[in-house]
Amino acid sequence: MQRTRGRAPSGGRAGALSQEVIVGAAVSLLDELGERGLTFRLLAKELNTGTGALYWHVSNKDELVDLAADQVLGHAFAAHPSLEEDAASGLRALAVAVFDALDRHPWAASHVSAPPTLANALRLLDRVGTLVARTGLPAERHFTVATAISYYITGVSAQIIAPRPTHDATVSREDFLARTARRWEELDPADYPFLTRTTQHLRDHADRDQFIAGLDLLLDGLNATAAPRPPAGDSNAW
Amino acid sequence: MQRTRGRAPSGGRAGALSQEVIVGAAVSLLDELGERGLTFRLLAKELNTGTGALYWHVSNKDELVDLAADQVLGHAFAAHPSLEEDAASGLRALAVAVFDALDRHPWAASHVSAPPTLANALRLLDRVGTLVARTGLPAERHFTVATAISYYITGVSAQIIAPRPTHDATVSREDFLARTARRWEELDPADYPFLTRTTQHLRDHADRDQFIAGLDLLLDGLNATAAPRPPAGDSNAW
DNA sequence: ACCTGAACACCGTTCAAGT
DNA sequence: ACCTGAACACCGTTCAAGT
Repeated sequence: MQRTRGRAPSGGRAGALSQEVIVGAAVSLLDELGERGLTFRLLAKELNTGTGALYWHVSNKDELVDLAADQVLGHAFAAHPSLEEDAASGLRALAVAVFDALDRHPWAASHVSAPPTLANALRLLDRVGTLVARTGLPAERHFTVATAISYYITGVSAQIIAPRPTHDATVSREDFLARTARRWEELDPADYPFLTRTTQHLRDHADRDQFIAGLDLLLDGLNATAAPRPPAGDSNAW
Repeated sequence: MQRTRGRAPSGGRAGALSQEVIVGAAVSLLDELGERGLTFRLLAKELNTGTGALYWHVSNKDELVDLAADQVLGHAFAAHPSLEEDAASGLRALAVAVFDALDRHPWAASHVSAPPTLANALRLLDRVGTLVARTGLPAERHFTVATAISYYITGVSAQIIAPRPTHDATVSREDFLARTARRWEELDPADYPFLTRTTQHLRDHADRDQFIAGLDLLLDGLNATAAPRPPAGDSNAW
């Protein structure tokens, strides 16, 4: 359960074990084989050690996978240097960078949980908060709004990206959508009036665009409420 | 992998196995022991059968847990008869009913995935869509908006509700939040300028309210865009 | 302080056999 | 058609022993 923080004190041999090395190797295995495929035995072999050695640096498999997911989340910041001017476009860019990072490592999406405790999940909320703070919003709303946005980013990404047939990469995402659309068509219109009417939309519906559309809705909401709010209680009228 | 649809043909003994009975028992075990605690051996003993019998009705543990989660999602509709008039308040009520249902069965939240394929997940999207259709929104936007809202509902719920220490129910949610707040206080303000400034908000932050606040933001966004949209491209200005 | 690897206590899943 | 239960092929995790 101990962690090796920072570099090893002395030179040590090149392949010296550390939490970072282990997590990095775990990410590769996770990418290749999925969560089920990642095994302490396999990981140990990959790193030329025994399984026991891994437990010196990581408390258990849950922690290992969480750390791996947080490392993946970190990729988003590399891609997105954060120096946008405009708050709205900065938030959009950040959100999309996170979506894309998770999309490249589908197993990771469901392991980012809230409120954040690991380094990069914290960083995400912090950046979102910093951008929100540049807005015209009153300071008391910053936290709530920042949280809502960052939960949307990770939560909806996870929904969309979550590995389908838990292990079976033979079915492409498009096949999956097409098959789902076909199933929707067979539903009873009495039970599912909306879906049976709308199944066409699922076919030419791109996940990533859907993610962005929802995000824009959220940001529009922000925009709308940035102006002084109506008396609480009679929120939405339509 | 075969399923028993509907009731058994003849009377049969009271405890006759069926997919529904199995899934129901799985929900109880899941509630008590969490996902790790649910075991085919244990479930079989609970139902007075052998493990092999279970596999006649359910293809594997993944399917079993997915079905159990969908059953939990179904609770939300029982609590929410759907006959609201106003689209906005109907959506709010539906969303909160889903959140509360998942909150009572935390293991379920992360197993509702998108796009929906199981009965109650489909029902959720359908109801959301039906409510959205009552709005002033142009018909081409119904699908996208309905999807955004229902992904928000299940995705953000999952984020917030996801079982913390995967198995350890000894730590209450409040303890967890308090502990997290304390950890945020110790962060380096240089790395996390927003969070270290705002840690107080986490302490008195109620998950459920947070969920609703984000939802309202989304609905406000809807409201704002229900009016004719500005020329595409210059969406948010602030 | 860190690594080794055998051993323990499980699990999901399959399958030949029954009714 | 549906159920039984032993058996297979794993796993995560621990721990006494080493360096």
